[in-house]
Amino acid sequence: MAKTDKAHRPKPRLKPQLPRGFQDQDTGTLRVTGAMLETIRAVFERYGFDPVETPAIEYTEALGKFLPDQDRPNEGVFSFQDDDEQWLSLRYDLTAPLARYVAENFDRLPKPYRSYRAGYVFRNEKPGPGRFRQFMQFDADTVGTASVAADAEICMMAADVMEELGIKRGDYVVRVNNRKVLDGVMEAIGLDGDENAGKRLTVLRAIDKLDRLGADGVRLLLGGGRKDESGDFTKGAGLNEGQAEFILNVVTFERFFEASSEKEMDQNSEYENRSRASETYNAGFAELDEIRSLVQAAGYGPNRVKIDPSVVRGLEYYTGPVYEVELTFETVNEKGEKARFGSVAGGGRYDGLVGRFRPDETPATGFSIGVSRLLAALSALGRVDTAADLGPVVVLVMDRDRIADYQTMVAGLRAAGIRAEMYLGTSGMKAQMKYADRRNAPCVIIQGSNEREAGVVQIKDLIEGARMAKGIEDHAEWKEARPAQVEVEVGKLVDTVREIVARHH
RNA sequence: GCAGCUGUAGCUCAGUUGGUUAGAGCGCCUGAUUGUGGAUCAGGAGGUCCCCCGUUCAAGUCGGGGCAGCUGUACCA
Repeated sequence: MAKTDKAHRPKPRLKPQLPRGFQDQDTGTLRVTGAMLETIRAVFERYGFDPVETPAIEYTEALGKFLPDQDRPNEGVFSFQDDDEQWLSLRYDLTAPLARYVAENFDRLPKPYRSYRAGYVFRNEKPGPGRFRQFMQFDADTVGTASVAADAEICMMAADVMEELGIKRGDYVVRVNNRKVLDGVMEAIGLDGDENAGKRLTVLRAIDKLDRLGADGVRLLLGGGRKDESGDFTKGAGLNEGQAEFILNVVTFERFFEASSEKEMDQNSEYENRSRASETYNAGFAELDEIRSLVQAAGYGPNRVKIDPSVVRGLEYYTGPVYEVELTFETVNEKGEKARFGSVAGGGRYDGLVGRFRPDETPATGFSIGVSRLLAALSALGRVDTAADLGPVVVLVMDRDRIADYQTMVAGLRAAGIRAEMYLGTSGMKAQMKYADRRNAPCVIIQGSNEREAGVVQIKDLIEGARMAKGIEDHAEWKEARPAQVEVEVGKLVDTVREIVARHH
């Protein structure tokens, strides 16, 4: 066969290839994720939330702002038209679909309505490290109450989740702010009114970058604009120096968020006094103060839940308290650079979202955990058990015409609750041993004609065998020694295997 | 979207001023070992040098255009 004859190359093969931004979930990831989801679920249940799921696809208009336009129907959101021409979209979060669900089933749900759900969401945007176009969120919401007790509770629940996942107190913090506070601050410097809506948005975006760019970077973005290292220029909000300074002082005002009560605030602070002129600010601050006293009464100090006026979160639908869970520890990535995980969960109050479907407003608050990011963080902390799970016990096929015997052994093991399988390939014994090794089998069962005539089986403990092999250099010796291999009567097979499995569990 | 950098084997990468049949390590497969996973040794498979056009006797190497990836930035429900 002239393999160099490129003119007669075999048919072009389909390239097995994942679309970019998507990922397969291998066995190890799924097992670890499953354990993590179970931990989160248990905490949510304990707080009284019930599981409810909605589908991955909704009518586009039910999801909110992203009505596809003619030119770019899939900007940000995966969308397509149903056969009745209606636009459908893959959900990009779990909150908007929940709002739809509550509105659609409003009359038969108890209010306040409390539920949780985990599911994949989809975003059609540029993927990056740790950012995918399909990822899982774990979400909990309280719908139908305006009480900030609901917000306070979610903050405490978020803290509980982190600790039950093995993240130490101090390695995370739930940061809480109130959109009304930021709105009030902007009012105080004359940024109220519809004509300033665009500026307010730019200001919020700038504040959101505080942890990444620092105060100086944000100052530039509040003013004329900022040029980054690549030379790319970002237009600023166009505030004057006094306005920019005012905002920066509020969002970085340590005493504001370190104070344990309103009374401890510095009432003579220029910024505080000027902000107090705004009713929105006062209302927002009062809510924050109430959240603060609620969580503190429950024993959650600022080392777990802390007020932080620089928290912004989403710009789209939050109306009151907003919160996010930040991981505060640093790790070193593969390249040896310092890396911080940042926000792994977030949420807030969205009083207008359900109301889009109903005549009245329905206040609601909730939050979502970014499951994959959190998993990456836990791995970095060494809080995930990365050891591969034990595979099935593998019964080797020594004589192809005795398959019924092997299948019987497998059935016996399975009946005893032991994961087991007969080798289903066609290769020889050596390959079967390799197979069992790669499956991480605790042991293999060997019965050739010799053993069958004697009414026995060989049981080889692969894990113990690998351990013993480390001391053996010579292959002939290694073969001869048959490390960790025992011969037992067929009747003792299940009991012996059970012992081996228990030993390695 | 914008900017910078990078595209050579499954993976990580070499590849000289342009020069014959494009290499290494790891991984994979086979054998030494007819019934034993490791280690060792020997052998093997695997390439559209991202794509197209151009320059040249000659292009993985030079030029132009495209595409893809990475990083930063913008957007982020």
